Amino acid sequence: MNNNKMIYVIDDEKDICQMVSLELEQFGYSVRSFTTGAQACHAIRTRPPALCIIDLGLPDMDGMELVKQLCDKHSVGVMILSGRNSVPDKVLGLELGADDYIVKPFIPRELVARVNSLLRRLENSGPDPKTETRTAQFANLRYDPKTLTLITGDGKQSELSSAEHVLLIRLLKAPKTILSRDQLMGETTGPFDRSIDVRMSRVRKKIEQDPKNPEIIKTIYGVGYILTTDVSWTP
Amino acid sequence: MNNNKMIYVIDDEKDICQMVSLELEQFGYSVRSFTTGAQACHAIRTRPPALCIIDLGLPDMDGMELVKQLCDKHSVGVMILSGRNSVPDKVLGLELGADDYIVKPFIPRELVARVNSLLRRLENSGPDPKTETRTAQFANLRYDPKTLTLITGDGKQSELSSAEHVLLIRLLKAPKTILSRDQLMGETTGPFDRSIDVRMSRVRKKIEQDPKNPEIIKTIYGVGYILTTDVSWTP
DNA sequence: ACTGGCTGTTACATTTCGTTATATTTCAGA
DNA sequence: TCTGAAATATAACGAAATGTAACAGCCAGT
Repeated sequence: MNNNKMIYVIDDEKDICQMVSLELEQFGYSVRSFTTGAQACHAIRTRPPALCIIDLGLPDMDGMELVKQLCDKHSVGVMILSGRNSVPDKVLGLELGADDYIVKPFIPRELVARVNSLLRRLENSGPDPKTETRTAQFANLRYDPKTLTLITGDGKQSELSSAEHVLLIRLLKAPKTILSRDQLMGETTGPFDRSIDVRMSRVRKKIEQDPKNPEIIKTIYGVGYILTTDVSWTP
Repeated sequence: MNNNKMIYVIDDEKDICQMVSLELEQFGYSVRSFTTGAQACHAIRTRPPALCIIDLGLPDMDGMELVKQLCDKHSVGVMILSGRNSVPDKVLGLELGADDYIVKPFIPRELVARVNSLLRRLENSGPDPKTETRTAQFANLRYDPKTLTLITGDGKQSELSSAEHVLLIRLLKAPKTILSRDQLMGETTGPFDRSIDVRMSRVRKKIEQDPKNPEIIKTIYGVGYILTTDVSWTP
């Protein structure tokens, strides 16, 4: 069982969070728990998960409101976990956009089965939320991820290969932050690998004015790389 | 509420069929009922619905077997309606591919809410059969699946073959999402095949302005292909 | 049988990308 | 400051992935 999908559990009762996490992790999922809506919101924006399991009775915000927000962005799956077994509540939650509504107390194994079912359905559905479609502007360059096209300040165009694209996107998503080689590689390829250096060299050759003295992407000796400029995204 | 989607209800108890049908029809769905698995199978092959609601206790065949068959061609949604409230049954049904499992007795209004929720998810999903009838607009092109006709921005027309059609439709149904060769192939043909590349080449020749430098369909090396544009569907 | 269109296969050209080898840079310690 | 080991840069190479023209089989309609 090598799912590896990210699931967020949002419930103010720590017991529930723990129980759900343990069960899901046994089936190969990566789980993070949150006990307040605010924390969850922030995390969802930063690293959107494949699925959110939400308790309606949160201390700091209306659970329904959170559900609605999530469902409007249409890509992340939403399961409601509630102590209230009333039909109007269920109907409201589901019509608001939730994909399932489970009443407490529930059987952990059934929850897992429903999670599996939903993720299976989500898999071949909707645009991939990870694919960035806005254009990035940085250091008198413009990069359009839709077409993998880079436009320099003086109008020259060049195309990035898909591996170069992934690397550049990771940097653009975390400007002015040191990223280790592992972080830049993601889940691909083995532990000892110098290929990242070569990739970086190829990216630099396309984005730097003088690739021998890189300004935009600096090397942090012994640690990783950093994108030194600000980035603004235009739709 | 003008859904107009086709739903099949398969249950040997006529009362249940009638109740479910009435309720769903009030919400604008087209419903057909079947009291035996054989009838349903035939109808599903002839006119595949958007969703099947299946009672497990059918007189002439094992309900689970029917569920499994349906789910294998995973374009049609499957809801199980069962009198058995046991966790193993639920888990089995859901793992087999069902999208929901509802225990009798149930509240009709909740059933409708769950149907709405599921169909919403299914809407932009699934390797469609040939059933798409709306016209797709993307990248100053218009494609009419009914006639397999492509119209370019400057008025030129061309026709796609049916294999090209399937490929293009799969891409249009999942814009901005990387699709693997397997996903694009669907259930057809053998494991290692280069035919998809050739098909893609032929599609590109028709939709791209400069097929040597494709803009609309990009290749993701080692992974698959991606449609880079937005798509809007007009009836 | 003949024809024309569709489709998969094959063969070869091209691109991508990781590996290797070598040059260069960094930095701790003398 | 100097020195050497470790880290990084990148050119060059080759294996694998992809693009596509050309060919061959199949099928429906004549």
